[in-house]
Amino acid sequence: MKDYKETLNLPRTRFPMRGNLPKREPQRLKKWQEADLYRKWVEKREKTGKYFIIHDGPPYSNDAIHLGHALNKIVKDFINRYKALKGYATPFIPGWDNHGMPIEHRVTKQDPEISKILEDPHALKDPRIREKIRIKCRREAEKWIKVQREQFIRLGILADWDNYYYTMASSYESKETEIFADIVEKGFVYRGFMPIHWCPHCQTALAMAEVEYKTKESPSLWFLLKVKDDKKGIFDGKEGYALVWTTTPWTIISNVALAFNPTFDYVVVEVDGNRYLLAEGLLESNAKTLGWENYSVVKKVKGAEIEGTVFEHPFFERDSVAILADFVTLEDGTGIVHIAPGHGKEDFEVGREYGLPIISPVDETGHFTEEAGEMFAGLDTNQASDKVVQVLKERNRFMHLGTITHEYPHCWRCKSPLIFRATEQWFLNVDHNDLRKKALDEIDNNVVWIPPTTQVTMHNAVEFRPDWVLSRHRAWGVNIPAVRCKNCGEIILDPIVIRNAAKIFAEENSDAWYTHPVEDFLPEGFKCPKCGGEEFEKEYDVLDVWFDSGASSLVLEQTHNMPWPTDIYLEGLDQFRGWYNSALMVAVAERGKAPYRIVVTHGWTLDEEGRPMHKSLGNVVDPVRVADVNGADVLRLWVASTNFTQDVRLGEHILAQVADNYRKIRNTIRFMLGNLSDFDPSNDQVPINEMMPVDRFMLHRLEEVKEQVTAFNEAYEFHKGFYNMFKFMVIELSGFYLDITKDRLYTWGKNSKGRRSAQTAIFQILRELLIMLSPLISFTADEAWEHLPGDKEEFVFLEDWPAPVDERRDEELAADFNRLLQVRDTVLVAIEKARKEANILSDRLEARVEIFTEDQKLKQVLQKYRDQLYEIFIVSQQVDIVDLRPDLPIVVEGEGYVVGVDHARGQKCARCWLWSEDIDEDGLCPKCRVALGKE
RNA sequence: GGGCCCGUAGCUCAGUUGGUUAGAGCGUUCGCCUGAUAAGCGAGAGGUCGGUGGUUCGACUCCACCCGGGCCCA
Repeated sequence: MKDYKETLNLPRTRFPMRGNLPKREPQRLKKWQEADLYRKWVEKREKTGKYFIIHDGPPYSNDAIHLGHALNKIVKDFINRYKALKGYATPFIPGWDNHGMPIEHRVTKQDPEISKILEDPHALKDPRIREKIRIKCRREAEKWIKVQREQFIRLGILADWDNYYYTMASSYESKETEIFADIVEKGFVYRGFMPIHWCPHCQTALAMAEVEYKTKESPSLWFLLKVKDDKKGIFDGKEGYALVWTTTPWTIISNVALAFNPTFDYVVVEVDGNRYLLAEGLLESNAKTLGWENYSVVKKVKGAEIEGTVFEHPFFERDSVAILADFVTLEDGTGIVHIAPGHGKEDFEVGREYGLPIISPVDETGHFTEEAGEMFAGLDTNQASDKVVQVLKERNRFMHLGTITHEYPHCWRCKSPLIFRATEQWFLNVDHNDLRKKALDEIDNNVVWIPPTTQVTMHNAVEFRPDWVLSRHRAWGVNIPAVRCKNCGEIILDPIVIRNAAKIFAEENSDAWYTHPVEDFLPEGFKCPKCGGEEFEKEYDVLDVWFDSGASSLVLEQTHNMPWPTDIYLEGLDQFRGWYNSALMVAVAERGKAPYRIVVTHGWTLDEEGRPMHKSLGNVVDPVRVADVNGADVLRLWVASTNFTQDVRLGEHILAQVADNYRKIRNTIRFMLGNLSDFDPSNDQVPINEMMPVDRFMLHRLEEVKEQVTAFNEAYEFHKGFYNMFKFMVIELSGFYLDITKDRLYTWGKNSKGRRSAQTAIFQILRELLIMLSPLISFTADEAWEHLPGDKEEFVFLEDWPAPVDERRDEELAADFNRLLQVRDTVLVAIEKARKEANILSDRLEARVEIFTEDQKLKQVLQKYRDQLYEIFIVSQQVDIVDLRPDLPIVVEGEGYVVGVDHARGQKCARCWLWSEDIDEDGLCPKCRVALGKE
């Protein structure tokens, strides 16, 4: 038979089947950069005056990016790119958080010069050493900004990469310091005590990251507090004692309260004529430890009822009141916890609730001061513990002493055990000027939370947060410009001094606090407000890094001309107590308003088993490696496929699946492009009312898909929008429409209306799909865009989001086709049977179909599209609508109709492979004769 | 231990105000095609909706408890 392949209009395109993304994406990035895409993208919409601002939460600059960073920035990129297509100007200023412990820690540990200096534990207190450390920290932070910036660019994040913000920039530090001055001026900042981990050997405060837990042997002491005012009648007015247990006897010196769990049952037991109060659940174990043989319970009471009972301090003339705390457990001890707010975090917090005094008479070296009284002054904590036991014995408050081995905090540097010691700190009063109340009002009434349940999380995080500890005794941060009066020791935080510092920071940076003499910061004639002293020295505390980033929206308003408030903050679910919170506190304190209108929260990135990614588990997925091996678009497609408001999983298998889906999308796009190779949209488009029915049906479907995708994108549910497009492409385009139109596209005359009609539909569908896909798989969409015929913007991102086209809507047509598609399913089943059971054909094109129905409505529909049915079913020859149940080898029942299948009559056309009873001497059917101009 | 959240086929996701035999795509198995070809098409298998108890005529959907996982706090 003659080969007619050359006469067919087969697909042709230079858009490659294989993405080869690792190689091609960097080339495209270069192209975008050279064309200054970001600027064009923003400026095009700036003319409209409508802005949509995502304020980037700054990642910490101490390492390469991880998958969580990638997820975060890719989702932000989806939103920015979508909003831009919708006509908003979307300037996006990426940022970095530079100050803080992790970098300082790394530098002090790993830099040989610094770690040598710090062998002297007192060195960190020396401002000159701190200055040295800061220089190293700055360098370290700079290094990682550069690395991360390149990595984010590689992922295709469209942003103002040359104009990013970073918290150690002099302009940033200066503006932040001004904001701090405002807050001080408004009366939010006070100086108070706060217990923190302290190393008596190094004489320094330790951050959480510097604490190592190690096994330690400690005393295990049972002691007594005598009831003084039995307000609730717990002891029925008789003499009695609270039985208390501790592993740090020296802290009893600072005891001010006893904590009971409100839900536990407590009992008063009588032993040898004495009455002791303890938790019922621990009675047996304590009786054993204390050697009680004959004891009887004389009273039982709920913990909650004990609140307010007053006890005597075991050896000082001081009260110790009964309070309630949930953290009291039945794990060990007596169910009564001795509270010393100066020596424990929980003690401190519960103490604040009850307004208890903070007693902490321990100096920097771990020795008791005069304040502890003559019994203890000068002793270190170990000596004091021995002394406490001795005194307890003398006063008949001692019950039992043993030893216990437990996990106890130690210094990471010198390995010695730590103590909790109250230190002076700067606090932000969260209730000053109704800050908390206003913040809660913003959360509940003026901010949209996505997903909605996060509103509760945030509400709770603010409602129950303690005052904000603003200061850190560290080197690497923005200095708090406080000064100490040399005469009276008063520490002064004066807005004028702070503003002076801000001015100097603007010229240099916050290192200036070290390099300038204190006089440079003081106004003319500055005097100590307490004693009138005129000589001062600088204090060297730095601001908590959460203040750095918390101030960012207000800083960027000035440094980057960013609108305020911003539209969206979008971060991971760990930020309710972090950035969302600190940003809200600063903004409400400063402006009385939240800095964000919408807060979108994404989940955590986990491995395929749902475990967090850890180096030790070997389950870490490196996003940059994914980009380098599979392509950034595969990673972006993964994000587009997941519901990011929940925890998201990624690993080898999931990645393989995403890569498969990517290939399917790419190939579908490629096939469409291939069929448009000879299509000139300005000349060849067929008006919609002249198009073939199935082509119009697909445009109707495009409208439906577009409407859904738009709605889902508006709700930030990108994965739902994506699956809509994906299923449209896979099932309806690849599986149905593109398959059935091949005959028309390949074998009909090049300029035939039928062929041009199909091309028109394909062109319009592809064009709009590419725009809608461009926020997600940006590299691929833009690559395909280059190959799309017709007038178009230079980059797909500069187009407008496709608007609804009412003329494409045809509900009646759609209803008809949805019915025909049901019939099609039955036809396919019948053909499958004809192949397998009857073995009368191998290829669908060899089939001939008859349909019988008594459903008049269906019959009408079938007759209406009679001429198209063979195409829709991909069979040869006219489909017969018959008046009797078909008498054919294969008959299959559908819902209200019967389908019959037999082998087609006649012969196979050598060109189009359809069977016909009218094949000429060249092997051609009538249609092909027309196409070749033979008739 | 506390607060908040999550748990539908191997994987990623849908499941409207509780209402008939729980859906899709991918993957898998089988088959077809070789004019989308390191492609394309068809068919099949696969789920006691984490578990238990309850409310209801009826629950994947509401309630309680439990199990597993995550984040934050301790």
